[in-house]
Amino acid sequence: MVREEVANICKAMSDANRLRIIEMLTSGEKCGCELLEELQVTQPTLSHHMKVLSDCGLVSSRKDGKWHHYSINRERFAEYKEYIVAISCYKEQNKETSCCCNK
Amino acid sequence: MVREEVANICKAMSDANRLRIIEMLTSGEKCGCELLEELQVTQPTLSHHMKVLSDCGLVSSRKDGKWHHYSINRERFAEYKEYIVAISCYKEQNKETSCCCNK
DNA sequence: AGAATATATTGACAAGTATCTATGTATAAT
DNA sequence: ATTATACATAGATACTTGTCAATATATTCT
Repeated sequence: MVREEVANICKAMSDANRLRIIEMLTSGEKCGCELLEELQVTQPTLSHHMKVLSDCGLVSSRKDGKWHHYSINRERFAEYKEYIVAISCYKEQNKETSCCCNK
Repeated sequence: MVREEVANICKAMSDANRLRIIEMLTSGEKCGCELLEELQVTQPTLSHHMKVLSDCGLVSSRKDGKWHHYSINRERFAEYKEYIVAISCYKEQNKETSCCCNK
């Protein structure tokens, strides 16, 4: 993944409310109203956050009648993870050299 | 690591120049002037970026006479990594369940 | 058709950010 | 002492962001 994309994803994850949303989606897909119940924000604000998360590719959505179901885009997230785990691993020769994290 | 701290770290990493800096520090500690050579920013701007990276704990610095040597705070980064790696792993039962990344 | 529900869009505002120029401070070299 | 180098701080500016109230759109239910 290109640095600019990683920066975009990091920006999307740089808000505590959006991190909370990602945490919630970790246990499976959720619709907007479910997310709204947990967060102390108005509906337009949630809508804005979902757009930010969608625009960077971190979250996918599926429309089902009235409801929109949001879920983590695991492929996209995996690419991001790959970039993150590659950082600061090099020097730790004694531990983790055989770890899958080091690619 | 608490969600707010993760958000702060993500914010620090949400800039392409700062990501570039982190990448450079991955190969070992660097002084400010070395970083400055690689980046297309002025010295005060670099100083600002280093402050952002330091304030969130991602980067440590060591003063040696005129020079400041910057390095990744690997312990701090590891905590961040732990949080990231835990996301969106749950559902992937078939693959990676035995991977060290899943804690 | 009309009411209710889920979500998005618009417009506004206060706060934050990346960048610069100008300047200050600390250390080393002459 | 003076000069040069490495880095930080202050102040300014243009831009972005998180949030809200108001409104629009789409879908379902009665």
